[in-house]
Amino acid sequence: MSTLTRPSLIEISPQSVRPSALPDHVYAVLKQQILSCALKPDERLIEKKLCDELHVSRTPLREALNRLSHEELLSFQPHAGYRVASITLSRFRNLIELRAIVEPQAAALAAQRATEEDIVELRACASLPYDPNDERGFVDYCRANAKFHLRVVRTARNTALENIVMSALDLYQRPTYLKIGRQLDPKNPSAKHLAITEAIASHNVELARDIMLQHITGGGERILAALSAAGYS
Amino acid sequence: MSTLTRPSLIEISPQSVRPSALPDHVYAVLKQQILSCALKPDERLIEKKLCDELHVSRTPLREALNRLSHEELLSFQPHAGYRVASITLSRFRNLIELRAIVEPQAAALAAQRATEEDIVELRACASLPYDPNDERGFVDYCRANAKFHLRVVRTARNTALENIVMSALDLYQRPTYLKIGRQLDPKNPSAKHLAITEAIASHNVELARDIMLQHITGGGERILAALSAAGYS
DNA sequence: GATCGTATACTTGTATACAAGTGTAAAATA
DNA sequence: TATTTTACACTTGTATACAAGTATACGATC
Repeated sequence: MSTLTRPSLIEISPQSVRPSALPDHVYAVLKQQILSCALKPDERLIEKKLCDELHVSRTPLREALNRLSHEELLSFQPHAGYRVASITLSRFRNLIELRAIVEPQAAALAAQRATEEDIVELRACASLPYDPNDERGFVDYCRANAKFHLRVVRTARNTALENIVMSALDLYQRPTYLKIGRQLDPKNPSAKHLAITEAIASHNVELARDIMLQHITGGGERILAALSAAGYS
Repeated sequence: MSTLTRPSLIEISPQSVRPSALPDHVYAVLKQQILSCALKPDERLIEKKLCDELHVSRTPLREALNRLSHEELLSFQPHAGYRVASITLSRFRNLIELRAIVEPQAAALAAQRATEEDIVELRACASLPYDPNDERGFVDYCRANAKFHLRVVRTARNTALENIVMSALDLYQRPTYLKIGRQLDPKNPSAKHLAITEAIASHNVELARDIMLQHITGGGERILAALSAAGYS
């Protein structure tokens, strides 16, 4: 095959990906397309077609597909191939429940373990660019939001926890791109993040946990309501 | 290749595995060998060798390796291949922390959602076969233990949660096979399980959560102490 | 004797050919 | 016309050949 130049992708999730190789490239491109709904939920993926589009053979492609299905971004049936994971209310309910369990505790640990550097970086990504009228703006807002949540769990210093939250946040992105659930926190959307940051900065464990829980369940209810209104079951 | 008859493996974790195919078979065999330390921590895996042993070609083998590394049972470096994941104190600390976050909350949800059938099945697997002198017995004991924990989280009716606990429990198995950390709860080892079961049966949310937390941190400290004593860092 | 460079064997990375299974559309029958 | 059957195109599953990269051992040099 031709030695493909790799378009420098905007980092999808700040996962320390292993030195680039074809499967990584394919993985990154497909993940991006799935999360942004360029590949639509339930869409069937034909290996040959993807190979042609991405200029790789089936071997690295299949490795990427395999990984994506493990992260539940794709569903798989033997001899019937891969489909883009469907969006269902119950899966989102599960996801929100998971986040509501993990992230408040991660915030609590973060409040115990935050260094000066953590606090500086948290403050830097706590306030979000907010322009509800701008299409592009909302997507950016959501990415920045995910970045903050990731930075919090990173402060908890537990990679197992980090991976779980990372994966959950990824799965959370798709409704945004379908223009579903774009209602923000009625108050200033950065307020909660700033409050969480300051709770962590002052090592107030209980407070960090409480605000995070409130933040996630609040946002979760808005998404569930929006999905429900959009006809998802 | 020859149409290999698949030795009916003892179910490793009651994951609803997709209809059998070569990669699934290879995955199951390797996972079993890793968890039981038949493949030792840090051991390098040579694809060709595994192919010969398992009578499959590299394609399905590599798919299995890929999955296993995604579950952190293997580590991977490009062009340098796969190694069995090493056992380190810090990884176990992370794992215990994770379990201490997720499982108590799962127990709480279980207490809210348990049906009659759940309670019957929980009672059935709460009391464990216990014979500390028997080599084989201890391994069985640990499997039965994992099965109970899995049954609890299954009662929480959240597959995302279930997958996380399943994966964590798998990673927990190896010290046992290395004869590390075989100290049991000083009291009757089934006592905690029975207490958790009855808390769930009586839908006592707080109690279920509290006992589970106590149970996990207790067991966790014993494992960490044992690993530390065995020289792991 | 120690260290560096190089050649070679070995391992992994990728592409592709072929086998096996699935779904669909056309044709035959009720 | 509706339904079943059958054949064919298509897709995925597996094996394997070849390319590219890595590590080790051997020899040359200091």
